[in-house]
Amino acid sequence: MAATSSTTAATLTPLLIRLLRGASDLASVAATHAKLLKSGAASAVSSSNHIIAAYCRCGATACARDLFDGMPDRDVVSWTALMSGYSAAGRPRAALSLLRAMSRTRGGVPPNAFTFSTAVSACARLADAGLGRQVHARAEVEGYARDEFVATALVDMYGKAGCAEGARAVFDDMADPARNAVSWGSMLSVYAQNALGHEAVQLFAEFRTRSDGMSPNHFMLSSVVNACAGVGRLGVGKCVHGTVFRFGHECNGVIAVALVDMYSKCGFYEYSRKVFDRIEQPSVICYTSIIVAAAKYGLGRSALALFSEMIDRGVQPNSVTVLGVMNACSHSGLVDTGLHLLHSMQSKYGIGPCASHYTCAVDMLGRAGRLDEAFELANEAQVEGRDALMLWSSLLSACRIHRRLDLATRAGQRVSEFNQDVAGALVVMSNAYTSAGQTDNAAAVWSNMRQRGIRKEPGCSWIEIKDIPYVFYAGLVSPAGARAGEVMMLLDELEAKMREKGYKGKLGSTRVFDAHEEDGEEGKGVMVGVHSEILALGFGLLVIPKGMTIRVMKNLRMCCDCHDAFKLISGIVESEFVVRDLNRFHHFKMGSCSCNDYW
DNA sequence: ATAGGGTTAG
Repeated sequence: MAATSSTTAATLTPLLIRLLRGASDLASVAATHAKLLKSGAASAVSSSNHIIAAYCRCGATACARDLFDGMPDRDVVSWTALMSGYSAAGRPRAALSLLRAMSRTRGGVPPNAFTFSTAVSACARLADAGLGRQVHARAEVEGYARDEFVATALVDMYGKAGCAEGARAVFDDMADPARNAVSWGSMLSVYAQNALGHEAVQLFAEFRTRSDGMSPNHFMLSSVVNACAGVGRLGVGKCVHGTVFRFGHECNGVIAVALVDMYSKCGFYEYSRKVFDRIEQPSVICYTSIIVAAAKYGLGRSALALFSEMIDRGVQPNSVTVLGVMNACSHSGLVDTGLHLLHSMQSKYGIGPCASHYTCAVDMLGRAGRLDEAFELANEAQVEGRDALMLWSSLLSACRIHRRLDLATRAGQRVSEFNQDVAGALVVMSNAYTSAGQTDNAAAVWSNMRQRGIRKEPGCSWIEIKDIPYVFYAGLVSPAGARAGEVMMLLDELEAKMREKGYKGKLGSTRVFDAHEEDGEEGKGVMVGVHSEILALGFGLLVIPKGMTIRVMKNLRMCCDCHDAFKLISGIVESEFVVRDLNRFHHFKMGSCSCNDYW
């Protein structure tokens, strides 16, 4: 009897294990688990490990845990498989407590490289560099920190936690044989994710010269293309597009999306369109990225046409797609179309509006000056937490633009209730007071910010000349070779000509500001030089041949004063300017802008 | 049996 049973188990086990590997649903894993128990083979540690892994693969971590808890003996695989299951199921903290538990258990199992890379990736999910550093230290002590998998996971973890230098330190510490395609790709994506495009481009160049014979794969290429999108460096982006082509990756869906996105963020919607038109079966994400591109360029009608084309082709939109279309409406003044979409998205496409859709709609009404409706919607919308903060901040900006101090105070009140570091909103509030002549109140906002130690991200603009980016900060004409004196002289001349056309502001360095977005340093009164985009434009006018379009990138939203100034200057010097700000593109030509002042 | 990288938004 015993002999029969063990023979059965021996012949049956490999078959059942194979069944487990292929199983993707809980029912079949549980059924196979039952058969293994019946055959008597389930008691072996390795069989149990297979079952744990299978349960985890279909998300049944509770079943995996029950089995794990009942095991008389566990090895490192049992622990690691369960850890990985928790992490994948979105419970990274539970995964990390297993790491602590495994060393405390009697006859404890020491972690191996698999365990550490799993633990590190759990920290990455939490985007917690503090926890990550602790695990890193333990891996270092146990001698696993330079394992290629552990080190690559560490690069990713530091990057996701926003610490690109930490990631780079690990990467630099890796021995050359350990540095493989994945680790290069991870490092590149860290730069892309942290908006360090210049560093990514530099690292990619290093890869091309150093790793002889290794071709870039689609992971690396999409990261580099993304990084180019982030800094708007068309020159490099085109170059990488060439590389994509040479290595035969132009058909990869993810890269195509990255290219569409890159060209649109560099201000070349036509190129985006060309890449998009070559995609045979565009996915939702492809459609979404081209719709978002059209939105950024204020091409609301094109966005709507693309949306209906996609619906006709049977491609199901998702929440982001609808948001993109609404954004396009918002940037083109198609307010009622956008509102209709908000109200019909649930019934037509089965997508319930979430916080971002409400924020977009409120913003859209606000831009159009329909502030009372905007307030009504903002009060009705079921939005909480950080999302609500964004919603009320955008409404506050709209109140400031339309010079409705009464409503601005109400929105400002809601914003301040969150009691968070909302530098942007506070500056807008202060500007609203200044515009209304209430300089005391404006100054009070500033001193309150100073007391609480709130600082705003400094505004900067940059311009690419012969593949070299020149970066400008407000009030500082500093980039090497930027010819500060000449720029200021040119701006003075321009200002004089603008005055003839009725301009009342000031461009020059003696300008006393109405507490602007970028002058975070000084207190009341606020004496600052010039906004960074004006400096970049001045420099561009000096060095770029007349008749060529000047392209300026900016890390914040353009303010209305600079927007007015750019319009006027485009008429005076008879040149075209393209400004990419945080949200969208502005194409200035003959005294007006493509955004028709919707932005 | 357990481990590492890329896509759409603001």
